[in-house]
Order: sequence, then C-alpha cells, then structure tokens
Amino acid sequence: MRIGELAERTGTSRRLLRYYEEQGLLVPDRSANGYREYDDTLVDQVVRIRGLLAAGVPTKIIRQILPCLTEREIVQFSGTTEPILTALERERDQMSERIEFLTRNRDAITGYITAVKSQSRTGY
DNA sequence: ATTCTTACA
DNA sequence: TGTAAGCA
Repeated sequence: MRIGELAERTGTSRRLLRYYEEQGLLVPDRSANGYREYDDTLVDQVVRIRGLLAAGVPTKIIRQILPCLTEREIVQFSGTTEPILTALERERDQMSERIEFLTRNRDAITGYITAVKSQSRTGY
C-alpha cells in the first residue's frame, strides 16, 4: 500500500510517516515511480511504534529493538543482543518511574477536585 | 488524484 | 507537525 492508505489505517499523518522513516523507524520499499510502498505488516508495526513513542521510549531505543518487533506481536529473540537487553531494562525502569510520577499527580489532582467540590457545596 | 522533496512557520 | 510550492 502507499502512504495514504497506511496513514488512514494507522491514524498517522503522512507527514509523520515520512518523519518516522527519516528517523529510521520505518523502512518502506520504493516503487519505480518513487512512491513509498508499505507492506501490510507495517500497519501493526506503526501502531506499536506509536505506542512506544507515547510511552516515552526514545526513537534511538525503538530503532534498536526494531528487528525484535518486526512482524507479529511475538518478539524475535534472535535479534536481541546483550546491549539492547540492557537498554530495554533501563527503559523499563524509567517507564516505572514515569508511572509513579503520573500516579502521584493524578492523586494530587483528585484531591484538588475533591477540595473544590466540597467548597462549592459550602458556598463561595 | 496522489505522492515526492524541500523549506518555512 | 502542518502546510505550501513545484514536479512527476
């Protein structure tokens, strides 16, 4: 499929798809006319890349584990080298920290909301 | 009609 | 990232 279809099927702008390619996150084929040609399996690939990006994983890491998340949702252990594994563990820990950070702030906001509501009940 | 690259806001 | 220009 060409970029337009992939954009629709992944909910990603064409601009961003080209940018991902520029960052080495996507490697589409090129047809004779110069148009990018994307394999069907890349639909899931893009969705997963976006998920990692949304989770705060840097493109550098994503690029490293790219061969691991190629095709299916099953990981390809063959391409998982020692340094990549180390990078992933560090990434996981940072993710945990972000989760805790978000949890604290969510609770703080909940507390604020509760306070505001109880005040509005009491009057202005 | 659709995509491509380059470049600017 | 969006958008515009000028091609193919």
